[in-house]
Amino acid sequence: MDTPWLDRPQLRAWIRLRAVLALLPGVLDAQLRRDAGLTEFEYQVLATLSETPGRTLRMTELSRLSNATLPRLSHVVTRLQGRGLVERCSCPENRRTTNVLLTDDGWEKVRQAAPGHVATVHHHVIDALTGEQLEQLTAIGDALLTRLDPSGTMAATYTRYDGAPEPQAPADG
Amino acid sequence: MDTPWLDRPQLRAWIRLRAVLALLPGVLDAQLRRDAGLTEFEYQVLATLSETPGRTLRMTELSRLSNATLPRLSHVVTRLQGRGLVERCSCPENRRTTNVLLTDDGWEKVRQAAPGHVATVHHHVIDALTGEQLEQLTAIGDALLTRLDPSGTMAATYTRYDGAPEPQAPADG
DNA sequence: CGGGAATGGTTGTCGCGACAAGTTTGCTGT
DNA sequence: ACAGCAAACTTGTCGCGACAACCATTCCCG
Repeated sequence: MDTPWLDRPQLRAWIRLRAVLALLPGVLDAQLRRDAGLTEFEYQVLATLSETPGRTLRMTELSRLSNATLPRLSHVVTRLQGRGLVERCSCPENRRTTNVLLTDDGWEKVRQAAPGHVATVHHHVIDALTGEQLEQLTAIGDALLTRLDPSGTMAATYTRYDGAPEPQAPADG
Repeated sequence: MDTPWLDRPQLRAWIRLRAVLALLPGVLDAQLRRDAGLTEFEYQVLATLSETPGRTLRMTELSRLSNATLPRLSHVVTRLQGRGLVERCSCPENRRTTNVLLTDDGWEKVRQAAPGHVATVHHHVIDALTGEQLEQLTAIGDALLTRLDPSGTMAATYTRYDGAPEPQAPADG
């Protein structure tokens, strides 16, 4: 294959994106682990459940909404279950699906963890950008996700807050 | 603290960024692991060395350039050394520093791995964006990194290709 | 209604990364 | 000149995530 190297503008953008990719997850994870004893992914699982009517989701659906593979989610749910934050309850009408339910303790946990996490996101992402840049980032994200998730398997995930009015539930989405 | 929740535009941008954060590393890693038997981070270490005159860097400097902590780099260098791709050579004038040298095998490895990796970056990032979006992404990256790396410890990393003409070395930067 | 195929989850193993010591070398002050 | 501290790495331990293999259930279809 003829290899098209990156020219300067491309390189400049890519280097920055790679740095953000390397640094941001660590920052988010550290804050949550320190203040709430949760992984960013664990938080996302709990938060997603907290935003769902009935606080319940099937494993597959939950894995889509949290950008995770099924094995990964299964392990995490096992751990969260051990801590009493979620429960597995197999649904009767389809016996191969597993429903995950956010317990009251889990709800309380995410309620306590949310402010600090949202503040971190605000400080490290939102407040760093202008309103215009936020829109640009949204468009760029859409473009990238078209390539990263061409089948649109997880498309429902990141379009769920398009249109419609203001949010009401806690967590961050 | 009064918790400022995310409004819709902020939420939309954040959800997309989070999805990219979750998906992109896996894609890059999978391609490199499959085609070259390298982690994205291992590749970055080798590539960084390959772009350096003398193919040698101190551990600390290398860790900065690859957005990694020193322990992490140390472990990875140990592994790469075991595979004969780099060598540790303690420099005589300052005996607490360790220099890392890219071996010929390592050079060959990165030379073989580069095209596939660059192609992946092209397909999943560069080609997905317009030239204007690329510039926007650069600016956004700068803004975010100001918060993620306020001390500017790693600032030299992502400004090293600003200004000046075209690149000549392989790898991707 | 019986035998694949496909769907939905779980479990096991392995390797990497984070964090927290520990170690050696160089610097600094008095 | 020596005490103490900082810099530069290394090492050890632990937990999470990727991947593959596996099991159960349901669908499909002649």
